[in-house]
Parts: sequence; C-alpha cells; structure tokens
Amino acid sequence: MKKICYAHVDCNNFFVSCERVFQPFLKNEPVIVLSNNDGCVVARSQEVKKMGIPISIPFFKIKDFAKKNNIFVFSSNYTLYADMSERVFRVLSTFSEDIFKYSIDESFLKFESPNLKSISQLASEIACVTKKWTGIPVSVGFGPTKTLAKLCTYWVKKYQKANKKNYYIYYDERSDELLAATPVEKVWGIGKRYGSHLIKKGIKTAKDLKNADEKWIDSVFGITVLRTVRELKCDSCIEIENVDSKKSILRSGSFGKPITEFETLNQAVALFVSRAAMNLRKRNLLTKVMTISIMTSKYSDEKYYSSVPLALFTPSDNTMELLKYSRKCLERIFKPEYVYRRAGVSLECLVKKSSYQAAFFGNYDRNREEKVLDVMDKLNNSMGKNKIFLGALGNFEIVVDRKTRLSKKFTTKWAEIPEVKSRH
DNA sequence: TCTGGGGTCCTAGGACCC
DNA sequence: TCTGGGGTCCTAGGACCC
Repeated sequence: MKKICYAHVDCNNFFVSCERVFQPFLKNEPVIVLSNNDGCVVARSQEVKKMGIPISIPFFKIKDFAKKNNIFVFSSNYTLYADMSERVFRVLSTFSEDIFKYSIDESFLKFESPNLKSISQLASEIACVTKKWTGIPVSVGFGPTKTLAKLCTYWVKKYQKANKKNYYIYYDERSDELLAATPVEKVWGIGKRYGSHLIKKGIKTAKDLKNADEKWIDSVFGITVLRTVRELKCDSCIEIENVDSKKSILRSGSFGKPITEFETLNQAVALFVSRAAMNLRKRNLLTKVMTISIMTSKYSDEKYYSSVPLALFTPSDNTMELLKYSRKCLERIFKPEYVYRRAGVSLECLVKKSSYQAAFFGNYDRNREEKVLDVMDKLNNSMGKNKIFLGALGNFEIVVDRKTRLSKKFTTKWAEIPEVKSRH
C-alpha cells in the first residue's frame, strides 16, 4: 500500500523576509510591514514579535512606539511579494510535482511512500535549498495529513530558538506528546470562536479535539470541524485547490473621505470594477455573476450594508460592459441618507475564456472594445497602474491608496533594480 | 485625523413548487 | 388545542484562512 505524506512549507515572516532580501541592513533589526493604506500591521520580524506588538493592530496605535524603538516600517509592496512568492514556488516545485499553492507564503507538497530517514533529509533539503536560491527562510512540517503537517510547522516556529531546526516531522510514536502540547485554537480550522467554545466544553488541546466525540462535533460545529478532527486522526480528508484556480475575484476598499453622493460612489465602484475586470483578463477568465456591495463604516452608529448580484446574459471580461451593469446595481441599493466608507465588487461563477469563444459572436459585438481594453492593459502593465483609465472612474483619488513607506520593486522594474558597488 | 483586503466553505431559513 | 411532506433554490450571515 502506498503511504501518503504531506509537507507544509511556510515562509518565515514572509513580507519582512522579502524586504530583507534586498535591504540586508534590515537583518536583526525590528521590521514591520503594513496592510493596504498603511492601516494595520500584517507582518512582523522576530524582534518586533518579542516587543509584544500583536498582528493586525491598527498602525496608529503603535506609531509612537515604533518610532521610539527604531522599528523599520514598510507599506506592503505586493508586486515584490508576489514575485518572490513565485520564486519560492518554483524552487518547491522541483521537490514534488504534486504541489498546491495555498497562499502567498504557504504551499503543500505531496509525497508517496518516503521512509522516515529520507523524510528528514528531504525536509532539511527543502528548507536549505529554498533559502539559498531565494533568500527566503522557510519552515517545513511533515505529516500524514495537511492538518498535521501544518501543526508541525507551527512547532518549528514555536521552538525555533531551542531547536535550531527548520523542520519538524510528525511521528505516530510521539503524536500524543505533540498534540497535548498544542492549544486547540492553534489547530488549522479552529479559530478563536470555535476555540473558546471548545475550551468551555473541556476540549483544550489538539489531543482533546482528536479524541472528541465525532457525533457531537458534527452536530455542534458542522462538517468543517469534523474534517479537522479526522485529519488529526491521520485520515486525510481536506482537499485544497491551487490559488490559481479562483472561484471569485474580489476588489474592494475604503475611501479616503466619506462619500454621500451617488455619482462619487459610482466612480469608486467603477474603479473596483475596472481593477477586477483587469484581473479577470489577466487570468483569461470570464464572469457570469457580478455582485456590487456598499457599506458605511463598521465603527459608525448608522450602519448600512447592502449588496446586489447580477447575472450576465453572456459571460464577460469587458470593463465597459460591466460598468454599465454596476451602475444599475448601485442604483438599486444606494440610499442617500447614509455616509459610505467602503465599496466593492465580486466577480463569481468564473469560466475559462477559451471555452466561451463561441459566445463572442453573439449579439454583442465586443471586438472593438476588446482591442481598446487590450491596449489599456498593456499600457497599465508596462507603465504602472492607472496610467490610463476610463472616464467613468472620474477622480479616483477618493479611494485611498496611501503607501507612504513603500520599498522598491527590486525584482520587477528595471529602474528599481538593486545596485551593487565594488571598491575594486 | 488614522481601524486591510482577498478568499473559501457551510448552514439556517424563507420562498416556492408539486 | 394546533402541524403534510419532500425537494430545490436563493440569501444572509457566520465561521475560518492568509
């Protein structure tokens, strides 16, 4: 019988590590990376974690602290991170053909029938080669299921200092010890809510969860948590798809200034629609359903949220066409008495463009518009986002794109490539 | 002043149908 | 006291993940 084994590879402090690769002076210095619009902390170096700064904290709350402690602060540079992520993925692909990219900084690799000795060799090699070829340090966990493999990377990080190893392997013999030492909410799929619910019922560790009554788990938490329990029992039942095979594309954001006017809100929505459609074309996909949503601030007293889906007659990736519909959608949900802070668009029911070519010769002649969009995409890709845009977007500065501490696009832009100086 | 953005999956409940 | 039942589809909302 073939024995299946999963490796979970997790980049350490990924965004911070990307910044350090091209700015080596940041090594051993405290570094944080902020979310879009410099809103929250999304990545912290080890030094910063030690200072007790939590993940996701709004930056304004720690701004003074960061200054006092000489923390290096960066806006998120997704162009750089996406490119580095691709490099890491390419390196990992040399170890297994069965590889799933789970997120920008995590992948799962599948192996068949490796013996224990070769697993530890393999694990250490994956970590060393990735670091050497990309500059990104990673943690590697091996286990019979994805959940257990992920639990192992959790342990690598937890014991980094004491252990000095950048990999951890799940053995049946020491499973209880490992699971008993893992707080239940640290298990993949068990968040804070489920975690506190479980703790109240006396299920405090991963070991307790593994031994919990399956019927009770199913009735209280549903199938998702039940799967997690089974995975802890070495029964592999969680399938993941590659992030490339997207089911929906979402573009949304908060505004620099609150919006009350319909036309202004429509411009903001139009910006998100055009960004989403651009992404759609990049992936050679078409959408069948578009959902527009608008909302007030989460923190305001007068809260309002509404969204409306619209089914398209023929699947489309055409910005002009989608903009006509998005305006109609907005008309249906817009209420003038509210102050809007966010909006977004979600494109769902995505299909491959290649399988829908025939429909293009239907009732809507898209050829002309397609050519225009193609030229626009090319210009925007080569010269920078929003170099050229449709009139419907108007003054898109209403949408915040605040990035005051951005590092350079070291790997994707000729003008920003790092320079090396030699004294000889 | 300042509180991210992009995803997935599941479930309960209502509408509607026969 | 009072209740048809079975099925499907849609929506809103809640939970999780990074």
